[in-house]
Amino acid sequence: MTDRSLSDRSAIPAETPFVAIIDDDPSIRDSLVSLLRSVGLTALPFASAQEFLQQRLPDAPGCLVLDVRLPGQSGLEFQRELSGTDIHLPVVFITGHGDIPMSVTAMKAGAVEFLAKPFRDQDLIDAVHTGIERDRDRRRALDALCDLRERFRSLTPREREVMRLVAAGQLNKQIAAELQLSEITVKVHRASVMRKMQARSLPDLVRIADKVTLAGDA
Amino acid sequence: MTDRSLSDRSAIPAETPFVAIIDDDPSIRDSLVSLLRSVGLTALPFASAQEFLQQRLPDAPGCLVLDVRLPGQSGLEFQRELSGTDIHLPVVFITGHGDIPMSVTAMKAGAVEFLAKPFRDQDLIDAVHTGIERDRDRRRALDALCDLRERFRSLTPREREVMRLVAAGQLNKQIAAELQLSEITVKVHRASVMRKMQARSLPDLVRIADKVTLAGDA
DNA sequence: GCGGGCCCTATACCTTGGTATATCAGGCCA
DNA sequence: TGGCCTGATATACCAAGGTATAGGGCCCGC
Repeated sequence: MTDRSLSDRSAIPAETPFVAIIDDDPSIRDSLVSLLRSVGLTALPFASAQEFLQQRLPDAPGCLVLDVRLPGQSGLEFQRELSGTDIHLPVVFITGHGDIPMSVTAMKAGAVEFLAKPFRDQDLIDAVHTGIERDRDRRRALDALCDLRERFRSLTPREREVMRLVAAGQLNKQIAAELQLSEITVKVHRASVMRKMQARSLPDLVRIADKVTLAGDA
Repeated sequence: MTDRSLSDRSAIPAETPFVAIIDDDPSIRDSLVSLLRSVGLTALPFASAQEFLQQRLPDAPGCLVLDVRLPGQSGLEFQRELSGTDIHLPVVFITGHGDIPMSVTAMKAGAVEFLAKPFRDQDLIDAVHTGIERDRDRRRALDALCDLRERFRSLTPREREVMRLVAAGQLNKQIAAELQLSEITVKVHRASVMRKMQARSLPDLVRIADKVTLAGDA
């Protein structure tokens, strides 16, 4: 437990996971909050989707507990709407008046769980933990990708072009021909690419290039 | 339409998709079969999971329509059991007595759809087409991977070792040291690897190596 | 026993890649 | 206008990769 210095980035904000709860019934909100707090989780209650969207979320792994029936808009619609934003919290649905098509729609859209009331407390807790774990993995992958993308952004346009062609397996002389450059210039750019991308070998660079360019969305 | 010679492999068996149906009710089986045949699909009816397992399935993209309630064993159990075999057909559930937890379990296990009776014919047809499309993609990916694996199998043990280290980014002289060889021997093996794996460049080989070794299961 | 595949090695030669140093031109901003 | 970054280029040298040819040892199956 003395490895605090290993990773300052993750050590400073402590990465305390949180659970956002959206339900218009105050008594249900309260009971969910106390249930989740009783197992040591940070619970953030909201009465509506709008209220949730106005709040700034912690920069930590989290999970969203969502009532299917919300004022104004259904929880399923809100789930779909969220996927168009940069909020990618795993969703656990709870509902008092659900049916099979609803649950199937929710699960198809990637929900972690769909619980019909009454449900066992432990089932919700398990689902929330699963969601948090899923978000933790997603954030880890995204972090690694962001590092790479930041390095990629630091490349000049020429360097990016050269990197693309190197990763495609072209020889320096072919790259020079394609970009109308001398071979020596290609070598210079290539060296810069290796340095800036922190690639220790060509296979290393190839894998980095594939990660950066294949994962265009996220 | 004159590209018949482009891909003999896929041209010969015609790749006609099929739909396997497991339901113990003969009248339901019959109506499902005629529904699916009416839209041009090959339907294969079975009265039980056992009967299905005894039948040799076509080497084509397919889909499985499964009643949740089966004699002996539930459809959900059978779905889980199938995932332990080499049968990876997408599953569309139908049921007369389903509930939300069942549908959630099915969807978590990767089901394409979960339809409660009565359902619209078109919903089933849509689900089956989705399943077939999913299976087609899976088979395509598997085909490509099998090609690579066959080539990899044709490598001698030494060549495999060299390939691993080359893909890891080691220099020939480092590989030689690690395997207690002379550098020239490494070059010979390396050339064999490139030839046998049909890699046209080092980046090409790196990607092949990653596909072959990362996809250990399937 | 003998061919053949696998493994290892060597010599020789050529191509490709990598690095260092230096120069020059254009654009941008204090 | 002078400094700085980017881009392009050159010379020179060295390291690494690739190919061709040739040969030896080992083991297995015919």
